[in-house]
Amino acid sequence: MAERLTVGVAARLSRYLQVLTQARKMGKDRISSQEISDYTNINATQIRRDLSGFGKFGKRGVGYNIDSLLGEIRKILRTQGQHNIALIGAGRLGQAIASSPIFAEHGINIAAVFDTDPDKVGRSIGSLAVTPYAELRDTVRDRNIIVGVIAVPADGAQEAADDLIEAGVKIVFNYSEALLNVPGDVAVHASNPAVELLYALYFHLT
Amino acid sequence: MAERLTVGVAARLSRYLQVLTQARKMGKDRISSQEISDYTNINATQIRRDLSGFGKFGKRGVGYNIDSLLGEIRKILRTQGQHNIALIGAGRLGQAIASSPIFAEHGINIAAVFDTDPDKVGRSIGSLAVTPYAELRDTVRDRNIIVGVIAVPADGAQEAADDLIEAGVKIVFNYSEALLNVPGDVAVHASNPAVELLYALYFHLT
DNA sequence: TAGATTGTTAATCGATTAACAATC
DNA sequence: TAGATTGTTAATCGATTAACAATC
Repeated sequence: MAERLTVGVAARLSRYLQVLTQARKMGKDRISSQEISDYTNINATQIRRDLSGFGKFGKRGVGYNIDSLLGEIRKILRTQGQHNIALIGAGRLGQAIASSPIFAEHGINIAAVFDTDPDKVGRSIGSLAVTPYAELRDTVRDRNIIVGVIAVPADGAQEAADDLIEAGVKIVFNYSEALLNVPGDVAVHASNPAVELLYALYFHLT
Repeated sequence: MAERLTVGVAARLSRYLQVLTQARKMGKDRISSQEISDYTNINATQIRRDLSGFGKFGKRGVGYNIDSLLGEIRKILRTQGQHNIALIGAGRLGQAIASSPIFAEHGINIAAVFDTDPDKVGRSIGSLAVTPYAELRDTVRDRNIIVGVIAVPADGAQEAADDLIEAGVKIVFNYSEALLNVPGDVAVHASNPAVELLYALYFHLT
């Protein structure tokens, strides 16, 4: 299995990672494919199939050891190290992101938070001081950051994306509702709760 | 096409809705499948195929009229009305959600915001006053709310979910990192930016 | 042993894509 | 007309699922 994972497999593996991380926090040692299925709505056979492509990680009649499976999946996803990311915007959403354990839990380190508002610069959010937006380019370059999270209002999102990309960022998470124009070698991830909701409602209503 | 949409089609149609809404805000009248593809990373042929299953909405050589396509997709997804949702948690994340146009833009109305913190109760966020958590059950029942958005810390998330479900909620959006145990007839949607990031990094690194 | 759960097979279905005629 | 873009076909590939032997 030296080949590149398909998009679907990689997406599912990262979801298993999330479930395993939380299950461990809840004090569990082992977990079955059925339990992972209950939490992810991914079919249990599919889960066993995804995993068995890389090795025999489970014990029949018992399930999977959480710690060891976490290690295996991290190896497959090559995501064992620490990753530095930049956060743009120190408003309510930026503060919520910076103070959430959700990134740290997965080895992702918010290396810098930027804002254009002079009132916000210097204040600390999470364990970081807000850096002036003007220093974005140098900081991103110096710290070799390739991921930027955009948590600014829609009308500033494209500019933030342009500046991040100019500084070398290759992966952008867009939390504004704006559509971003980016070069072909940059990946944009956007999550829109309203869109997901419309889709959930469809299945509820039919 | 009276059949229920597959999960994939419904998910993609809601993403087209998002792109069309934003494109219209940017002043555009028409859009091609290729443009939608650029914004969504969904293959242009797939987009045309998804749409042509329901009718001939486009004009060859021209593209799709944005307003009319918006209407058609809303019809297909049966999501033309207003939907009331409840927001649990008036912290930074709750405030960010309540003050974002992201829900209103798609006809989704935040009907109530709840918090257990007496300091937060009564304060207004967005255009709403924060309601005491104790009134959750009655409010959700009275207003016939079937969607709840959980924006509380992980240690309160399960309790919030239990209370919402007891009051009749069938769709839960979980913005905490906790795993939720819910009955089989309740749909949980969780979005974890860290998980998406691990997955994005994999494709960047390989 | 008895019960549980994995790993794997086989069959089916939907997603994806390239290619291109139709036509605006 | 000439260029652009849809709608559709056909072929391929991955996802999904049920079923069950293997085995802890």
